[in-house]
Amino acid sequence: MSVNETSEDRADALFHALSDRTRRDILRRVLAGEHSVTALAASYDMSFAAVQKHVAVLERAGLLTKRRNGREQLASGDVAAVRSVASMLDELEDVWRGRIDRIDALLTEET
Amino acid sequence: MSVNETSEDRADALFHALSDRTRRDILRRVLAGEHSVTALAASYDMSFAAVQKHVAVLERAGLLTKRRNGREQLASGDVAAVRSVASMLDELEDVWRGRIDRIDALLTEET
DNA sequence: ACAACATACAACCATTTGGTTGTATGTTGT
DNA sequence: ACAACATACAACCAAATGGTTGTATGTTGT
Repeated sequence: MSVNETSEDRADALFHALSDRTRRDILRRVLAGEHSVTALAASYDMSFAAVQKHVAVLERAGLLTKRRNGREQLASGDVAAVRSVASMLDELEDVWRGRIDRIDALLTEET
Repeated sequence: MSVNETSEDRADALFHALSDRTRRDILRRVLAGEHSVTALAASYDMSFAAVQKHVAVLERAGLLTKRRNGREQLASGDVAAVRSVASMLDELEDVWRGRIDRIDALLTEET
């Protein structure tokens, strides 16, 4: 092994969640303020269920959280998760700069 | 429309390229220094063709470039592309801060 | 109580993805 | 010249993705 396994799982989930433009758009909305799933769904030309699944993907990745308010689920974006993605990119930039002490710790050593 | 269409295509490609751990690992290697496709392939427990496809995905996303050297293709990571992803995340953080002037310009106005 | 609303989730489908093997093409060193 | 090497790419396959419709469950206001 090398690169902490669960952290790679997190990275997979985060980048995958961000790889869809509808999900990025939803994320922008919920970072700007709370929105119910229904309110979000109203913004897109697709079924409620499709939007709800996108919200679920973002939630599983930790990019948004939901809280119940009566019969609504209010979703808010988690800026800390966004920052954690940014720091993964910073790490990549550090690799480029040659600034990583133990670069082999970041690279998969198959053998 | 809203959010520049081609820039969304770029974002799709970049985040998708980053959403696979093998590709992130390849990107780390080529950010640290040039590597031939064969050298990269030697590091993973999968076929040469599989690794070559991962390299192609990274290349299409603009995260790496190749230059020919004799019979080898040497791949190097493009740190500017990594930074462009970082700035997309910064923009998300700006949305969260409420710092975006015309927030509606960033959000899809379907109607 | 109950109709309308908000959400969740299952089942299904077409397309994409990540892998495979096989084949073709270009480059090099002897 | 030619064998070995480096790469590219097509064809194929199973699994995952992004969408659909339909159904079930909880919540609210009258």
